Amino acid sequence: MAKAPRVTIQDVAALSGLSICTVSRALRHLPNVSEKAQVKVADAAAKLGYRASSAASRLAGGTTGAVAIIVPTATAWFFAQAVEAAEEVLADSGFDTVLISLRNRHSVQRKLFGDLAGLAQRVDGVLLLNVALDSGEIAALEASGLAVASVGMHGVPWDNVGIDNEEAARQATGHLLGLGHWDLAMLAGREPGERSVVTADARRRGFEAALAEHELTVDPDLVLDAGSSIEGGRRAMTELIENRRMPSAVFAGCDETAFGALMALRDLGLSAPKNVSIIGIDDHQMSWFLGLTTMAQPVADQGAFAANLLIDRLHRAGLPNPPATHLLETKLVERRSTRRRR
Amino acid sequence: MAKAPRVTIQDVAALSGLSICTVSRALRHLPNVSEKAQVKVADAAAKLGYRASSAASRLAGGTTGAVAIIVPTATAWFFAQAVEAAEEVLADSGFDTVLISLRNRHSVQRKLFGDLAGLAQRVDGVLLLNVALDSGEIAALEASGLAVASVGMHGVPWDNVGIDNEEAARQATGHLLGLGHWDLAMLAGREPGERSVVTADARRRGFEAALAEHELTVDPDLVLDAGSSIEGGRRAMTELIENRRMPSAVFAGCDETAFGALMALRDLGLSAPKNVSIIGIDDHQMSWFLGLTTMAQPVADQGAFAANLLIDRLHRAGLPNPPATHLLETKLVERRSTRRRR
DNA sequence: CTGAAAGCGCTTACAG
DNA sequence: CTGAAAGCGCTTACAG
Repeated sequence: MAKAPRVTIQDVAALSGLSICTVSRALRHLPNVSEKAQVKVADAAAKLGYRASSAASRLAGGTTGAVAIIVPTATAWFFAQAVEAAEEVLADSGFDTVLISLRNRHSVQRKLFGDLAGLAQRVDGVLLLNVALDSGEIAALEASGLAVASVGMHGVPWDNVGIDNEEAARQATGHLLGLGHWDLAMLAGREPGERSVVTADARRRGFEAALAEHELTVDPDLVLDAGSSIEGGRRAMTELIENRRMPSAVFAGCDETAFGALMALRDLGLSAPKNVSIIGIDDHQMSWFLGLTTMAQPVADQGAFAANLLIDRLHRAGLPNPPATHLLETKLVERRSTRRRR
Repeated sequence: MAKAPRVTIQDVAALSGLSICTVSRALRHLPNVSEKAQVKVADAAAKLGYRASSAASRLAGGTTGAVAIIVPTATAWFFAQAVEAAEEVLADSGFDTVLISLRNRHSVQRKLFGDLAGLAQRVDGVLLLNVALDSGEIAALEASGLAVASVGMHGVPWDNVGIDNEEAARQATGHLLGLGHWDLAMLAGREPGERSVVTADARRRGFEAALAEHELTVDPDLVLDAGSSIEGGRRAMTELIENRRMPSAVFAGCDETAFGALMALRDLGLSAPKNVSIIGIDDHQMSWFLGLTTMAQPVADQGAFAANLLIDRLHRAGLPNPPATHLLETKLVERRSTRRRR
């Protein structure tokens, strides 16, 4: 418990022969500091291994040096990837990352948004990953004074990064059509509470658009709600085969749904692409393992990009900087689960 | 940017008709506060929605209200699970969770441990998950004044929770032996840098112990280093089959290694349990999906337990409280990848 | 059991 | 460009 004697701004001031307020300004690269002073301060600080007390900085009017990342759940593959990438960017900029998981529970979200003032006390900004927000929550966030950026959200008054879900779905479906399939099913939909439903809707629109381009119509019997879980995909695929009709190819709204579909096939003694071609969206870590053809989305990049946008805002708070949406590229990854229709 | 007018301890003092120092004591449940005062303060604080400024508390001599969770990487299944569980416990006790990923890079770890004083400034304690520490790092942590607890570590001077790796491996191997297999291979070992190598060694000892109990000896040709990744498992299994000898059953040191083994089999036109029985350790989320028999370890429980131990220490700092190791139960989960030897 | 005072280490106006 | 002073909201001895 050897409390090292803390190096304070006073020490730096003494060593550099300047006042603490000049030191304070120099350290933060504020204007109105001569180059000579700047250099002296930097030297002294380096020599002393000085690091400002974050508590004191905060109290005195400043910032916390921390950013909160808010996720629906920390355990899902997508979020773990995005969080790690964002954490790296934040850490490299000197920010601490406070992880807040909503644990897929609305009560947790409600509590958090009910005390945004408390949050604002502990962090400078928040990074939201696929959190479904109502207009009241958006307004509260705006009023909190927190800097905000997000991933995978929609129509939101701050910087957002994501993919073009409709286009990705259109291309995935197009791949199937290009292989000669025309009797297509879609495992669509999201469970309420999980991720943004907006994503699911856009993907479904892409599916329909692709069919329309080929002058095909959607058979409502072949579009089922599957949520975004393995279990949901399994249930939907089983329902499809047993109570609807076996299509020649299936577009799964996300890879985990596709996994479930694969599982349902196996349980019935069938397999892809032998009995049906299957394509997903995501390029989940396991997709390679399972040979799933999919539209890959850059998950880590989305997290890192959004983190950078947030840091930007934090650094030039107050400057005019209209919020923008950034769409990242998706890419078709062909593997074994799809093949040309015979 | 509507900065809500902050509720301070002054407000609570005014409303309760007491001094700020009595309020401060009451809020922290320190001794020497009358019950009446206690109640009045609690009421006033609740009415005002008061929450102490963490910055001010810290500066004044106190604590940060935050705990750091340090993980080798945030993306691995094991860590994502443990982190989420720990975060829940911490959040419920009012602590913020600062996530620090070492990103599997030693340089990151070195930098972190080189400035533990800086960390100590921002958090009250740290929770280490499977971080391989040298004696210098352990000493530095001890000297930092930070409260510490860990998961999956070994011979460490603070509270630790884990599983009995040797026993789990012994039972996994015993399961294979019980099914009539006696020609066993083990996919062992860990990549340096990842997880604690201690775990791998213990699991290997368990494997050997089980064989010894059945008066069998280990064939060195059938024990290969496979790391802890899917790719490592695949490589090792391929090597085993092509250049060594096909055993009748394989004990994989962890589930991901087993996945790789399964993949190698498939690439060679083989499968489990038809050509070989395979058992793992972990009960990874995908194991169910792939039908892998495994020794399940309670991952979330380990994270939650360790978080509770840490909070305990934080709450009664200074009290005598010798560090202890807590071992949680593992459990055999039989699925499709193992069967009786024919 | 309770309160007045000092101080934690910074930043922010305000003068020079 | 630079410095003296006040103050951020708490906690910690020290008196009562």
